[in-house]
Amino acid sequence: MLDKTYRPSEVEERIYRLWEEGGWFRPRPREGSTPYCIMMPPPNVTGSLHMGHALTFTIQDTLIRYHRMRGREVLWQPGTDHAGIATQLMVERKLAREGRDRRSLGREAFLAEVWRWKEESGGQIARQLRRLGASADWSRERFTLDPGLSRAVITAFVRLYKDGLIYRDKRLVNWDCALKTALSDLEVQMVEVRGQLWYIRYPVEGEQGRHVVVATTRPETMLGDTAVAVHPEDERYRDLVGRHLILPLVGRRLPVVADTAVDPAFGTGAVKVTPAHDFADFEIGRRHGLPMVPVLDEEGRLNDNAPEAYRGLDRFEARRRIVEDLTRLGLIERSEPHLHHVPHGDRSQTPLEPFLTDQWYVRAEVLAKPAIAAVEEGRTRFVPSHWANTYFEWMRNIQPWCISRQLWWGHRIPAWYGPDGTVFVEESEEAALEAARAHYGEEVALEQDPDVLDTWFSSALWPFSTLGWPDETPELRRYYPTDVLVTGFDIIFFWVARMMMMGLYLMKDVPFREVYIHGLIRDERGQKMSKTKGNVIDPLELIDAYGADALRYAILASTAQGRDIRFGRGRVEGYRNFVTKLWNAARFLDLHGVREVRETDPQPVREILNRWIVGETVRTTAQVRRALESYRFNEAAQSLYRFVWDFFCDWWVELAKPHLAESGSKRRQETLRVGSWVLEQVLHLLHPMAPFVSEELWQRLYGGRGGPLIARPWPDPPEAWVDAEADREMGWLIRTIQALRAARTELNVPPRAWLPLRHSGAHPDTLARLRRHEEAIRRLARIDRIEEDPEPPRPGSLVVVVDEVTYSLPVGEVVDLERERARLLKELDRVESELRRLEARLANPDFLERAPAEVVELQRERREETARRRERLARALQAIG
RNA sequence: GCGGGUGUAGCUCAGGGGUAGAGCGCGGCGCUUACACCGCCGUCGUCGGAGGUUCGAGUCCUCCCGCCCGCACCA
Repeated sequence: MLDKTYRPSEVEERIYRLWEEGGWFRPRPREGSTPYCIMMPPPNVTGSLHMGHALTFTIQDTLIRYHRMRGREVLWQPGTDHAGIATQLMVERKLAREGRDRRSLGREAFLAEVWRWKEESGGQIARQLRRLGASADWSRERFTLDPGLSRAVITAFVRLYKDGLIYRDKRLVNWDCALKTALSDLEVQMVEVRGQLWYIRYPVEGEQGRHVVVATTRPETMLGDTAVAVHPEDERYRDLVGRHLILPLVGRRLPVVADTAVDPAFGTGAVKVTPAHDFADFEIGRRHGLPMVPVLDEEGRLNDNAPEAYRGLDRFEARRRIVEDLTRLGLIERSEPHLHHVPHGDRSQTPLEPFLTDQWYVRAEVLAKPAIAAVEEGRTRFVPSHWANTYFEWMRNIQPWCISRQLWWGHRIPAWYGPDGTVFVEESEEAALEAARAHYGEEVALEQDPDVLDTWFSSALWPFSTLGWPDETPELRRYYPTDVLVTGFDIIFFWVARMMMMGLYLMKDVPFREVYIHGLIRDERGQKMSKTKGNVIDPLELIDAYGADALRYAILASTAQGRDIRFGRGRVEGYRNFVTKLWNAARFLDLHGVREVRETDPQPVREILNRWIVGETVRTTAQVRRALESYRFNEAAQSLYRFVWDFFCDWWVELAKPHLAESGSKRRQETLRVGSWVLEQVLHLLHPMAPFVSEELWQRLYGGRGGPLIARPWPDPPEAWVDAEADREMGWLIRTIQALRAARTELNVPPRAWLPLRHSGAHPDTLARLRRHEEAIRRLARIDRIEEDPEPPRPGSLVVVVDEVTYSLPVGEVVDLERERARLLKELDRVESELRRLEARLANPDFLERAPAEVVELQRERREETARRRERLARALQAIG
């Protein structure tokens, strides 16, 4: 016997073990089966489950379970990411707490620390994913720093290098002074900052008293100025082009150059040019052959190129001092507050410096071309499709991708330098030595590049590195390209675009055929969840409180395409209630002996009630399937919810009660058999979305017949089981009962009172229905007897019109006559305005002429119906006086 | 500035040419042998605004307004 409520905490772990130990998460090749593969976006190895994970993995698991049941050979490839910067920072912080630091430890010992940390906390996210119910193939779990995946990284790097798609270059990069590493463009966040714009006088050489005023937000960089630029058409400065200014505080001679990049309307129209510390200036410097004078070091302090007074100062301190000094010299003309965007590191949250260094780059502009074409040609499809625009926008303006990082945690770049700096890029040190020997004609010592690769470089290979690439494994052949990638829009550039580029280049095919982009989980007020705001909801806490199924269902039911999700625990509670409701419907059937039912087919079925619910089940099955196949998770969740609660529980169960109370009748047998079948179907449809409770009920009520639910075939009942006649009749019955109940409640008839029901005007068919469903109407509308009575309703009666029938419930003094009159008048009013609308429409010759015939016919029928209804209401109103 | 999203019941949101919907909330009532994590009934709308297309527009088109999110700037 089932308990009164479902207790997830007592079920989930056991059920999960049943699946995992049964090997049901592994792909099961069958004769003629086609693979279905999703690559799990690898969470950070040291991460823990947050709502964003809960969203993305619930969606993925739902797809995986659905397709597994559809008979596909399913692989959900799990794993974790080494998350270079994030993980290294975490360990450095831990060391700092222990009074240690990375540099004094040395590279090797530090890496050992990180690995230890990874071993300790690395399994957490996988354990938490299990609690969510994720049916990934854990036997194939991968980590981006595994030997196999590392080999893939090296192979990819060397191949791209030898093909000329990776190169080393000295140019400006976004430099993070706090982390002391280069970053890619994507790791840069523009932050709006209230700054200051200073107008500084640069004296003109050889012309006492004349100066050019330049405006800058960064006075400290002036120490690295090597020119002043003006627009070639700018009359104010035309005579100065080619002459020189004297850089204050430094005394350097600065040529005045003409460059169209200068906007004469901004500031003074004259720009100081610091090629070593500004991207735009770098370009100007290149065009005019200007020297580059870096004045900052890797930590953002002024270096020896600066005048002695400023050396060693932090860049912000230097700014203050320089402004002070210039003010004292009378060289600040004025300054004003200035709102502008300043690049910040997305990890360190500190302002970045454009910094001149040697770094490794990928020619993304070359790799992007086929990746753009693949989406244009539909070989990879975005869902919702408008995300393709975002993808195109970025890919068409893509910049070289800086892939080297001055970190220790990650894949070390397979490049070795000879004594003269010649670089040898090879898959191993041996191969590099070999190449060096060939180059130099003698044995030389090589030094490996100390840098590691951007984490996203290894992530970009994930769809094939996890399948064994560069080896030609059977898995690689079988599962690549994968079917769908599920992820958030924030990662389209970081990851999706790069997988496309690498997949197309190295595998000669797209990594996935579809990309489903979901929204972001926000809190109830629409705010992003963040630790600092303190508005994070912990999915594990929700699982503890309501069960994994309730959380999953709440997520899916809120996941409309292309929208962010406002999420609060109230929703989870609501779907917990739904799970309980289903549980109790199952319990009801259990009490009536559903476990004894052997038949698995609802046919043949005679009872109208049962014919109806079978048809509704078939319809729901189709709806859920269509919704899941088009990634409309909210629709799948909603139609099943409605079916279970409104159709199955509220009507079928209520109406089936007397059937099931009979002992040994054919009707009882049929009803139990149909109830059993419907529940079985529901459990199947529910399983991708709420796997635990569905499996638990399946195991307990159906003894897991035909194996666990996880591996059962998706239901596909024939369309022909939809029964139009049963639909009409049940529709009528439900309408009738609802109308009677509504009238009673509105007139405050006490629920305790059993009333007689008189009716007139019923067609013979309706009379038959009334006889067939007499018991139901009596019980559910609290009627003690039903009789035909051609007389008009008497005064003091409650009158209800359903279709052609006028019902009257003589309630005597129980009823408030005025109230009843008001109720009928209100309804009459509604009916009359509806009638006016219909008549207006049907009086329009254009409508009659141009609207499709069946639409016109429908409106005619509706008009007749409404007119009759008005008549009956008017008569009733008259009759009750 | 460029691109995209979004505006429908008190709240959160579905719907996408042919009778305005759900959940939650709110109000009332609790007769009922699965469930009070429940049942029954009710309340709630100029579908952001203005034009247009159409026999017919929440729905399609144009413009405008509000909110949100990317991308890109100018020192």
